Order: sequence, then C-alpha cells, then structure tokens
Amino acid sequence: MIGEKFKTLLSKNNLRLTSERMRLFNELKDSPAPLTINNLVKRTSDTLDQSTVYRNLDLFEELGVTHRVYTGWKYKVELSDSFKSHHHHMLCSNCGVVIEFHESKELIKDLDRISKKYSFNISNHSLEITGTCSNCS
Amino acid sequence: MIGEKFKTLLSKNNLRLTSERMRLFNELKDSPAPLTINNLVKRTSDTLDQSTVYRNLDLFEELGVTHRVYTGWKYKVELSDSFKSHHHHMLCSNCGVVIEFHESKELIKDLDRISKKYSFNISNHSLEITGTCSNCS
DNA sequence: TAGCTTATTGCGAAAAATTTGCAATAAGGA
DNA sequence: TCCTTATTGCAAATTTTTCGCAATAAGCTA
Ligand SMILES: [Mn+2]
Ligand SMILES: [Mn+2]
Ligand SMILES: [Zn+2]
Ligand SMILES: [Zn+2]
Repeated sequence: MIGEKFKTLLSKNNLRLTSERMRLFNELKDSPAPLTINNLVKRTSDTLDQSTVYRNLDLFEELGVTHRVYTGWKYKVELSDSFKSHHHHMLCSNCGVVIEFHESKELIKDLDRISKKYSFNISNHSLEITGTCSNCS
Repeated sequence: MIGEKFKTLLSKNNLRLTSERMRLFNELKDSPAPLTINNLVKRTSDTLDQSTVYRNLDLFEELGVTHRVYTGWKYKVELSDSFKSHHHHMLCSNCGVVIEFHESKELIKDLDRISKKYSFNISNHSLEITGTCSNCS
C-alpha cells in the first residue's frame, strides 16, 4: 500500500507519523492534478497551520515524497515517482485542464542519447507541454 | 539585429523604449544562463528600482519577450524562442552549471505523436534535465 | 497502561517577496 | 521645441514564507 511506504519512510528517518502529515499526504494522493502550496494551505486550513504545511512540504521534498511540477505560472507539488508512476503533463492554457501522459520509449532513448553526448549523468527530467486540449480547440 | 526586434515590438504595442527596459533586456541577452527575478533585481539595483524590474518582467512575459524556465528550485527567466533559439537545459545539481542543448528530431516526432494521440494542440513545451555534469561525475 | 523523551505543532511575529498609488520624469510624435 | 501620456522612483501596503518558543502528542520503555 502506498500509505505504508510513506509511514515506513518516516519511521526510518526518525520522523513521526502525525495526523497533520497524513492529512497532507492524503491531500496530495487524492488530488487528480498537482497543487500549489497555496492550494494546500487553504485546503487544510481547517486543521493545519500554514507553518505546518510549509515545514512538511519542505520535508516531503527532502525525503523524495514529492517533487515540483512547473506547469503554468507557478510551480505545483505532486507525489514523486516513488509514490506515483512517472509521467508528464499537458496543460490546456484555455480551460486549465491537466492531462497526464506516460512517456514513450523513443523519449527514453533520446534522453539516453543526450546523456551520452554530453557525458551528463541524468538523474531526473521533466517534460511539460502547454497548448489547447481537444475540447478547447 | 535582436535588439531591433525588441524595439519594434515595443513601438508596435505603444510601449516606450526606455533605458530601463533596454538595460533589463540586455542583462537577459548577455546572460549565459537563465536568471531569477532576484538576480535581476540585484544586478540592476544601481539604476533600476525593484518595482520597475517586476513591472517590466511581467510585461516582457506578456509580450513574449521572455519565458520562465523551471530549472532547479525556483523559476528563472530567459529570452524566449523569438529572441534566442529554442533549446533545453541540463542542470548539474552538484556544481550548478547549466548546459543548453537543442532537441533532436526524434523528440519533435515524439511530441507530434503525443499531440495526435490526445488531440492536444501543442503550443509550447519544456524539457528540463537534472543530474551531474561530466566534471562532477 | 503509565511514564518519559523529544519531534512536532500552533501561534504570533519577523523577514522576504511582490504589488500598488501617486507625483515627478522623460519618450516620442506633432 | 512643445505636448501628451507612458513610465519611473519612492514609500508604503500586501502577500508569501520563515522562525522562535512554549504547549502538545507520537512512539518507545518498563
Ligand atoms: Mn519522463
Ligand atoms: Mn524543445
Ligand atoms: Zn482546454
Ligand atoms: Zn557539475
């Protein structure tokens, strides 16, 4: 279970599983699209203090629980590849819908080629697309 | 000339070519790597007020003179494809060096395939890579 | 289960980043 | 050179993010 992995990760690092952390994690897990920090602050403001949100989002990032997605104007946060399968986004600049897609083998090959060409050791990559979705076109 | 294009764009939009705008534009043009807003505020603080920097960076983005690059932690600004040829970045997470590279035909084909598959009209895309450069590996 | 240690929280306030109103300035057309 | 008005600098307001510290509670131990 995905939640179990989260719990294990925390205890391995001497970190406590608090209801606040669980809440934040679930908020991310249940969201169909990446969220801004502000989204998260507002969504949890009934029980979490903003400082708690900030502190834990920092922590999540350090632990590799989340990563930042730069779709649109500001960056957003979503569960990282360890908790959600690796994927990319298409953002409709008209209606704001976010479509997730998985990369092709061609892309992977291409990254590999680039890696070799520049002797660059790739640990991470992001591919974000903007445009208009089928509805809006 | 690249500067000419900038000037023309301004006048076409009833915007004035001020020394402040020119300064900002040049700062971007001369930078080998994308800059944060803060970089720009500091670099120009001898003659430009911070509000002038903010206001003009907003403007540049609206006009399509610049775009945001999400490399590393915070976003950075660089001249857009109209003023600098389309490219992508590799960021070394160790030494911070930014390597620009041009995309392959394979990537273009791949984007085309994705576009068709989802009936999504792609207007823009970004591909950012992180890892370690040849020096740091 | 009760007790203990200490990581974590909420709160209030500070610091940093971004935006705004307005009078003074200067770009650029007449 | 004069005039119109876009643009700037300045000071202050807002918004976002960070921080210190006392109160709380997670998780281990007996
Ligand atoms: Mn990928
Ligand atoms: Mn490209
Ligand atoms: Zn749409
Ligand atoms: Zn390096």
